[in-house]
Amino acid sequence: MPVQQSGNDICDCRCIHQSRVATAKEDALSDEENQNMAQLFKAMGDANRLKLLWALEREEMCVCDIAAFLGITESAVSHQLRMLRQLKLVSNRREGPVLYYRLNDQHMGQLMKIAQEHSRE
Amino acid sequence: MPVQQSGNDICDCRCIHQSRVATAKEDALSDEENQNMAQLFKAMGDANRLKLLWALEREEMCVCDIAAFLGITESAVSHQLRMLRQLKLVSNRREGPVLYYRLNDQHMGQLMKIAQEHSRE
DNA sequence: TTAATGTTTGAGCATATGATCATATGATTA
DNA sequence: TAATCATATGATCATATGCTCAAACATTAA
Repeated sequence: MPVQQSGNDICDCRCIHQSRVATAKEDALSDEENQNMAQLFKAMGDANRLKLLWALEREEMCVCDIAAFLGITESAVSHQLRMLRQLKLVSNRREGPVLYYRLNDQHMGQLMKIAQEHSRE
Repeated sequence: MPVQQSGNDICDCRCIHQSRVATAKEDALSDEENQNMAQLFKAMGDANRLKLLWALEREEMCVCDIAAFLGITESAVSHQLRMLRQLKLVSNRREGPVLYYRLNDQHMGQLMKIAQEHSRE
């Protein structure tokens, strides 16, 4: 029978399950890990970026290809790619003046497959 | 040898790969599916929500538990839960005046596992 | 019915996001 | 070297997001 305490681990309402807060905290991810994971999901949580990632899984593309594909400016694409690069989710290779981007993380393919199943159920 | 055309499927730069735009479009997800998937990822792409979903995978929790766990107001929790409910990612059961929330989609567990691997690599 | 508890809702606000435009950079070509 | 092309960056703006507060709502107890 849990003893009523005042503290962060204790829910201040009368529901009888205060201990759940403490055990949830024990099993919680570290802040760093939680934020890394959230960042990954956030990167995939935009319609244009997801469409892009889906396309890049199939074939590398240059910036202007991507811009035409998504129907946004090359500048907007470049901003998105910058973010994805910083998260190491994509990488590029240069061929003359053209940069070809490709996926750089094998997990995104798996994630997209599962999300697709979710969408279809 | 691709014929230069003006049109949405053609990248307007000089890179030689205009056909990639057309083939990318062929293989693209439907807009609806793409948006459903992006919504799922977006829902998981916030540090507090992800922390919550991780905890709910282990055990159901009531709103005030969650608020104590996350360190935000019950109102803020309720707003987040509303969004997750609308996406059918969580559901609840009532016990007297208390609502217990739980996960309502088996895909999120898989997604979180993969994202965790990503984070640890 | 009245009061209390747990949850939800709406308004308001600060910050984040995603796009555009204008401009800068870097590589190639003349 | 200068000009051109592909891409990147910085400023800016409209909208989205996530939180708090105050008030409403639903369930239970007195």
